[in-house]
Amino acid sequence: MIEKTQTEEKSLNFLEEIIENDIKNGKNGGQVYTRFPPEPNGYLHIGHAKSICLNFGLAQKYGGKTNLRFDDTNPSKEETEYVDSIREDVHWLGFQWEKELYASDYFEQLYQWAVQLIKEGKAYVCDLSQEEISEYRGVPTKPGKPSPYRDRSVEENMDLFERMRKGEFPDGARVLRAKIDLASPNMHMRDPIMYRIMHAEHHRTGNKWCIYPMYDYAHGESDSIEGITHSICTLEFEVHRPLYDWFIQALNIHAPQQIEFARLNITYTVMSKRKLLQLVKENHVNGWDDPRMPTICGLRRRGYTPESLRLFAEKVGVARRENVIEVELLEWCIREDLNKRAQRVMSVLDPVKVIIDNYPEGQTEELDAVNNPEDASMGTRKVPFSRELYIERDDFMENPPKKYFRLSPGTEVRLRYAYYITCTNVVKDAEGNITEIHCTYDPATRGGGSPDGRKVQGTIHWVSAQHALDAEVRMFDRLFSSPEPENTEEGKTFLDMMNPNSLTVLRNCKIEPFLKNTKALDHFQFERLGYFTTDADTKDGKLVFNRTVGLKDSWAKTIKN
RNA sequence: UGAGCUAUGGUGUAACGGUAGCACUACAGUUUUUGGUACUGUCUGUCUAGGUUCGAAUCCUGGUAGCUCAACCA
Repeated sequence: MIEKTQTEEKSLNFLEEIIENDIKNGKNGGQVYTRFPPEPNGYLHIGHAKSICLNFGLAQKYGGKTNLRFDDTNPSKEETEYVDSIREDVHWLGFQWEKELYASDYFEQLYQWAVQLIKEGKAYVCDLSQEEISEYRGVPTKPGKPSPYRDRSVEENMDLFERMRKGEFPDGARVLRAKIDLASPNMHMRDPIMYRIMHAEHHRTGNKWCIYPMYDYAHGESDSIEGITHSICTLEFEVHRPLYDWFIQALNIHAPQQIEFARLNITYTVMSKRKLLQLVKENHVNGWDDPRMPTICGLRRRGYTPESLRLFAEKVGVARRENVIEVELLEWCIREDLNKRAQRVMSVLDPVKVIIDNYPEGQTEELDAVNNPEDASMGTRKVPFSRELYIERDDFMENPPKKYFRLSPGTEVRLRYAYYITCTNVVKDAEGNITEIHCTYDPATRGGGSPDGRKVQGTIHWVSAQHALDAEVRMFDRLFSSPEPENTEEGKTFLDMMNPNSLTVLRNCKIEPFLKNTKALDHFQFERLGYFTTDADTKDGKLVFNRTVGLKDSWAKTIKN
């Protein structure tokens, strides 16, 4: 009997297609080995998260391995601090690397290979200045002309290169160049620089070296040494691929395949490392992990989970065309995750006092509240109730518009998990601000249901005034508010596009006593207000929360319509 | 006046010569102890002009638009 198999396979992205083809054809013995190769010159951001998920995800899917390799070939920019943060962020995202390696591990091997290329007449020492090299190289539309040092003898090249290594020459005096093609339409093939002299202390090799390999020379060889099969990088390296292949071929070593994909862009989000560094250095934000930053550590502190970031990476897909992902997708991903795991809790960010006149003074009772309506296994908790409560200031309106379902004079609403209450009176201060809302409650509605079956239109959250804890809540808006912060035309810099109200601190928030023992990075849904995450640092024992993301629809917006 | 890459709804991403689908967004509705969640529905799409073909988003040619490339950065 033949069974009809409904193969509901998810369609493959172009990377998976390439890899499956390679496996099918027995290339690399059917193995998949990838690498994530950051330069330790800054913190990782969400764009890197996409690359990490791609590299590790692909290897995982096809039973392969992934290395974490630090591309540390330029000591003037690199620091150990960055190495540590990168290691931590990749780990936090949920990935384990096969090996932790450094391009600097290969300096000696790279040097030997350079010697080999010199001996084969494929590389030469050039004494031209930086400006001269640039001039000799020509422009894309016109061929360059050969350096006068291009035809030095092997002996002279060897002598000079050895002396470069020994430190006999000052920075910039000479470089080692590959002898390729000055007429190539691809500028990267016009005798690219392989080594430059740089008397700088390297974060790992110290002062052992004063010549350092360039990216183009080091990267492919590093991939090759590690046995990488698929070297996945972003689109701007596409023009480097012929050079990548040239070195591999000239050296006749294992040939990884470089494949490029389009980097991630997100609306309203600055993704350039240079600009993020500027935001930090000029103190426009409070460090790399400021919750407004698109860095992985910033997102973590804001309350994003590894799962949500991995989901995002999956949802944005991968292709070779330029793209700008709407930030709404990122927000959907974290809501999707937090909705399942975050405990519901009642919290009042902008409190106004409610007094239940017919509730006995001094009486306290405990009511049952469910922790997560989506997940009964998360259980219930007790919420204390008393005569004086706080509710959200905007949950009361003296003169409500139509479709306002919450508290107003004469209307009855449900206090969630508690009682129906009806507003009878309002007390104001000299400026006309409401200071107390007086209500009566119906004792028969305990728990929030009415025996007579009458309905209330609204349900609002509350906390007991005498039991409530004080908390500080930080609300983060988008750092950039213009339609396209990357658009710096009309003389504007990206800093001009910054939203001055991107951080609001609410210091007078009241939260359920239940929240007393929260740990850093605990996630909660404050009913109707959004998702909040305990900040890593609490001040003076005071609870501090960061708002991760709001709920999908804002209440205010609905009222406006 | 060079080379390379890319073009599918508002945004992403599928369809690999044979019914243009999925997700996000937006809007509408059902359920609901918060207007959330869940579920249902609606709106929008193959850059353009030719060609090949019974049949083209897909193949070919021309155009147009966008991106990348002229660091001793990665």
